[in-house]
Amino acid sequence: MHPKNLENIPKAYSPKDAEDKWYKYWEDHNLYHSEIDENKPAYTIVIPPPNITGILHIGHILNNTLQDIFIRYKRMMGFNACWVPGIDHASIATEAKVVALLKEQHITKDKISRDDFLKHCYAWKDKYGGIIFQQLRKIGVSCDWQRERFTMDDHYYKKVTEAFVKLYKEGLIYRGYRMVNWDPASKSAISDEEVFYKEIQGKLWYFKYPVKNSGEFVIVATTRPETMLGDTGVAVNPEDERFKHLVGKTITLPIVGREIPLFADSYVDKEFGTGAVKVTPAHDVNDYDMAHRNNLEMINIFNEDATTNGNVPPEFQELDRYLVREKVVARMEELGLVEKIESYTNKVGYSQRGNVPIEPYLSEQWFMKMDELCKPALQVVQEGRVKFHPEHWVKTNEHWMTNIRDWCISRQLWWGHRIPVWYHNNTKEIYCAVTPPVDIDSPEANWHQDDDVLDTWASSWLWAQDVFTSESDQKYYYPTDLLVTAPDIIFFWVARMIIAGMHFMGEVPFKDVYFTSLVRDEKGRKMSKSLGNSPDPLDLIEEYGADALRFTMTYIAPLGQDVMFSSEMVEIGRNFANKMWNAGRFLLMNAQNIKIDPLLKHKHIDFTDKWITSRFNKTIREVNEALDKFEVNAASKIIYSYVWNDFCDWYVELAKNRLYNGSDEVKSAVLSRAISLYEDMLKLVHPFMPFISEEIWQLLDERKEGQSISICEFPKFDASLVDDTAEKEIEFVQEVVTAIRNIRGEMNISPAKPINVFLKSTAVTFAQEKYIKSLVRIDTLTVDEHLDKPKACASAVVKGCDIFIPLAGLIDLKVERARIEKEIARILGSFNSVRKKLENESFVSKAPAEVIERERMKMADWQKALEKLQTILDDLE
RNA sequence: GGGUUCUUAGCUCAGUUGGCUAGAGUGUCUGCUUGACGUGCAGAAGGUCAUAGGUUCGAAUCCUAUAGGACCCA
Repeated sequence: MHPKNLENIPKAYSPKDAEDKWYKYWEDHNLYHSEIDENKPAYTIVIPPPNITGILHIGHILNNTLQDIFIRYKRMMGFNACWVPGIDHASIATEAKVVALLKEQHITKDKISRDDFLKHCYAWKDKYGGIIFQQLRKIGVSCDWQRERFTMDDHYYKKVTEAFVKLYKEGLIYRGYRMVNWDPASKSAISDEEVFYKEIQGKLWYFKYPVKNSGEFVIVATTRPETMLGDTGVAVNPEDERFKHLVGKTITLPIVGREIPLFADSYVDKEFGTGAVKVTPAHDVNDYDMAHRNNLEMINIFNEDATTNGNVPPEFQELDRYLVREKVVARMEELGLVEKIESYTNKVGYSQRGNVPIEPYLSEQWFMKMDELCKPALQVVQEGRVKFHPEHWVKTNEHWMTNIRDWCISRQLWWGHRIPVWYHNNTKEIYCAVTPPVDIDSPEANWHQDDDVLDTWASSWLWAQDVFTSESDQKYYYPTDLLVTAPDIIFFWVARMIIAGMHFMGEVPFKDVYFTSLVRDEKGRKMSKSLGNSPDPLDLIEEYGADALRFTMTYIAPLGQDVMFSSEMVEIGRNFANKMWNAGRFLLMNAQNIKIDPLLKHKHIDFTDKWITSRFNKTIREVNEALDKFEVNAASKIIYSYVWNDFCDWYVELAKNRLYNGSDEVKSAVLSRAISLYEDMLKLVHPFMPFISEEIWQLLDERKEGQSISICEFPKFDASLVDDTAEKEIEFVQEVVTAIRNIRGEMNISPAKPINVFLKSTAVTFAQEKYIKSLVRIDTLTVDEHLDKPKACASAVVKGCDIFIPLAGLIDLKVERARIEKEIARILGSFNSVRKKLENESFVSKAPAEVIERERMKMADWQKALEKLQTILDDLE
């Protein structure tokens, strides 16, 4: 090993140069490209494809860091790791952006051809689609960029079409005139999942509807007065005594003059409003169902943009729905038919994309039958063939899968996978196939294709299976191993990918799903663009470094819980990176003067070496266990603690003794071993902090071009290196050292002032003495089992060993007495609680023997310590 | 309204099947130009584990209720 010759290693780690340099190096050497290798097991992750309209936010950092950790870890573990990146065409979102862009140029969709519009979309994709991947490179993702996919690639497009055709032929896709969620902004249907509900401070209007030939009125309450223009009935609950005499009568709809029935339906809630509800079958889901049960007419009163159409009286036509609302209310007031108006909070469905209230709307759409498709998909999750982490999402999935309605998959848009259905112009015959009907008896001119495209999720549900473009790839890499995603797309994507996997492949799409934490700001609010509370990850990388950001995210984000994030938290990662950097700096600086000799690595071993090796091996085991359980957060804490506490705080400090005082050979052995341990530690850290680990690893030795820590073997746990004896020996040293430091601190003795220390003990080894001396500034250290307590000294008791520090002239008896009393009180508290336990007969008779034994040992130890401390205290009087 | 989940130190969080004196980081206080690191080192203070019951020899951990928060679905 020949550490590089370094003139000046900077005191602080500077991420900027290292990050760009090593990312380029990894890409140039194509280190993360995967090809089929039958001698190696595959470990596969498909990236949740970002939208081509997407920009990098803090959630992406967490999500992609987690994926990168697993893919790097498995790669180092010897798997053929393959992380497939890609991007989603995001039909509705992209189309909205392109429409807006064209609007600036005063172009509307109806002025240009479908092909021209698609050209604009592709131009958008070329311009913006790659940005997010450039940004992701900044955090070090080890994706296989040669496998980058797009949901509109020819191969993928064909697969989406094939899936549609197959389902159509199986009778699982049908066309129907149904009530759908209509987005008036994009003028398209959307699925149930694309609707979100907002609480709106609105009003409840009470209208008087006259009952024909009776002089009576029925009062109906509504939150949407404008829809009364489409009313075709009034409903009451059949049990409602107040209206029994009116059921079957006719109502003359005010303004419109239409005669509509008053009927009974058990759907109506007697308690809501007046107990009578107006029924608008074409514009309300519940009314639609009631209309079916009661054979009501359905009158559609809206155009596609939610302006009124010709089915309403002329003066109300072609107006926006909210303007109509005002006009209807005004007219009703003129007619004296408004009973009262109350303020009312209700939940209004909004389009996730357009962010406008959706309109329940009758239209001809394509639907997918979900019942049968869900069954196997639900089963594999219930059985654990797909495991969710955290597990509780299984229930959420179950609830959705068992309450699902048919999926509206057609969208009245141009950007996306066009529905592979052709209609014959004359016969109206339907032709569904992957290719147009040119080669059947009718010439092409007689057919026209369905204008609509598919819901984006009806393409991305094939992601896990069809990013692999050859059969052999698909066979080798599918099913994939892990999916990492935010829980908000569990229905949109995760559940549907499982459905698709089971239906088309007969196999689960992935074995494990990791649902990431939701990142919130320091006030607990969701990070969002509109609140402006989401820091730009690129700024954070610029300020703190990518590794710092990555590490901080995993350090603070536990599995299954939201995480509070603020920019200052990235200091955790930055400081940690700097700590590692400086430990490396220390070793490299010593290597300028001390010869590194790998042959000496196993010579001159003492208990400190055995201890750190033991600790390191246990750390490997703990990290393996944590990652196997997807507890990334725990793994990062284990690593943090090993690096900082064990390696830096104690091991490096212990090593200094021999590094400064040993013979040349001892120095050489100690440093060679330390650097080797440090290198192994870097490998442990690499999946979490790829850049800094690579940077230092490359400095530790002359590396060949193309070598990288990222393709080294991950350290392996070796049970034979676990050494409990050495750990106990170090523990004793640590406790003695801490006790002495404590006395120094509490007695306000300058660390520079040398002191003398007496240890009354039988079992302190010479080596332990040596290290104790070097870790606290001690002039003389006297160890003797028959020691008399010196006069005027500070004392402590550790593991049955008395520590005396004579402090003639320095000691304040009052302070010392307070110290000892505090210590007695602390131990006495514990002692008493254990004593009570042991005096309790039912504890002694019912608790397991080893628990009782442990308690007895504890009590004996504390009793001894208490006696000693009491003697010390008495001496002080 | 239904479901899921959470409440532990000033703050952010650990605490695996109930059993060592409930831990860490950060903040606070004290001291430190100790030959890697002040993005640091050493030491200290700080918790009736949301509340009330229950199960148990034993509860932060299991059960029930209450209060408060978050998310999802309707």
